[in-house]
Amino acid sequence: MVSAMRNASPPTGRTGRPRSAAADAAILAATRDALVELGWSKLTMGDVSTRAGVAKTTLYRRWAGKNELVVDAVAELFDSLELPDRGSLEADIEDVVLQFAALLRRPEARTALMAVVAESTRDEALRDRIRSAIVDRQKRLVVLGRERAQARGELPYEEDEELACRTTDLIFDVIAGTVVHRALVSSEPVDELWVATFTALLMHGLQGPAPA
Amino acid sequence: MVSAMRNASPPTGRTGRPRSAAADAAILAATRDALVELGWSKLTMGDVSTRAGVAKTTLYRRWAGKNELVVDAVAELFDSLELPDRGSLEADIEDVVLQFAALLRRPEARTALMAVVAESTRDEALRDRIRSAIVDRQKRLVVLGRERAQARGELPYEEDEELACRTTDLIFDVIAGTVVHRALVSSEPVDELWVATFTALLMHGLQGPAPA
DNA sequence: GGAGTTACGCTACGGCTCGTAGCGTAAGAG
DNA sequence: CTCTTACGCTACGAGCCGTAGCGTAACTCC
Repeated sequence: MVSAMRNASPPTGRTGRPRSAAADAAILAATRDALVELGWSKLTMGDVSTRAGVAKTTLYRRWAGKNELVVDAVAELFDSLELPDRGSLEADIEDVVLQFAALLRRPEARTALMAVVAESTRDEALRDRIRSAIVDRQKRLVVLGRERAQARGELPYEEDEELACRTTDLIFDVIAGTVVHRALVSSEPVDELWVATFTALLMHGLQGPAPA
Repeated sequence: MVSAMRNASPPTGRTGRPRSAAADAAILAATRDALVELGWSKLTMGDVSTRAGVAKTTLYRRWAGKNELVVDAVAELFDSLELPDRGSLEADIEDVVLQFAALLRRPEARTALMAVVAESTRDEALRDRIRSAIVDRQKRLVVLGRERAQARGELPYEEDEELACRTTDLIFDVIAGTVVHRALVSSEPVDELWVATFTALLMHGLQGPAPA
């Protein structure tokens, strides 16, 4: 869960009436519902508060605005991504790509992810929030998959710490970026045939020698 | 230029006062300026009309709304992408990736591209507009690069028409998607070192045998 | 040169959303 | 029981939206 990265301010004081956790859940769920029905541009704070059965002021007490609210609402969706050990690097990649594609088929995820990234181009704080709430969460899967592949002997161990880190970042961007682009920009289906083709290309790329 | 895909309706009749081409240019330029200064969410039609020195009603006579206007305003930026023949497939790829990265460093391109894609997830017409105005324009470069590589003997000629088309689409999504993801989601620099590493990975991937 | 047609600028408008302020009440901590 | 904080509700000025209506400007065809 995401409760570690709180939205605004339970200042650290512990006296007084505590914030309603139920309200938090209701708001985030209502936000996702509203995203499905209205999309990003037509989603309003007032509408969300009505759906959640909370006062509009309560929303503003916890989130600075639409951007922050939606990031948190969507971040939870990425918790569902997992990396079951399917025995080979190729199978692991195909599995996680298909999971990611399924996630991007959900309208609230499609809409919100792109919209929030768009806003983050002008908002440093939002960028950080996306990194910790979404990017890092996905990147863990890449790290895990890589370790497994190394344990299996499919990929070489990398001495240089910093180079290994760059490689991980590269693979992550290739996988996530390609799938997102295919699904949302090109608007083409991410089906099993495509995934197999893409994975094959990626596998050959990874077999190649380490670059300078 | 983009004049082929007109915005709204010069119905086909030829009598009466013609639309001001200067106004068109001024509006699109003003839109880009406003995107740089305000970003997507704070950009308003009224503000654009003021900057362009036209009446707000003129904007609505030509574009249905913010989405359509911004697509056209940004599409022009993609005209600058070219594919000079640098002698090898690897060099060609590196060149176009660096160009694309430079384009994505422009704030109006960063912001608008993602925002428009986000809106397009709920708008079929907008999706088509993006495909014809932006996607197809980039994909031509991939087709051209592939043909050159085949002429050089770097890539095999593909008998199957349909498979060749799928491969082209895949390469396009890998290149564009990865670069966009690196630049906008991961928020890491697309520098020459990274481009070289990425290109090396892609080259090895392309050397592999054609998939089933 | 006049008639017909279309684009433009300007003004004004109802409707909606925003984000905040103020108040009285509810819910835990000590 | 008191203190502190969260909550619900109402009301508000401000800003933007998208459209309608009008008079004027530009261009074509007769």
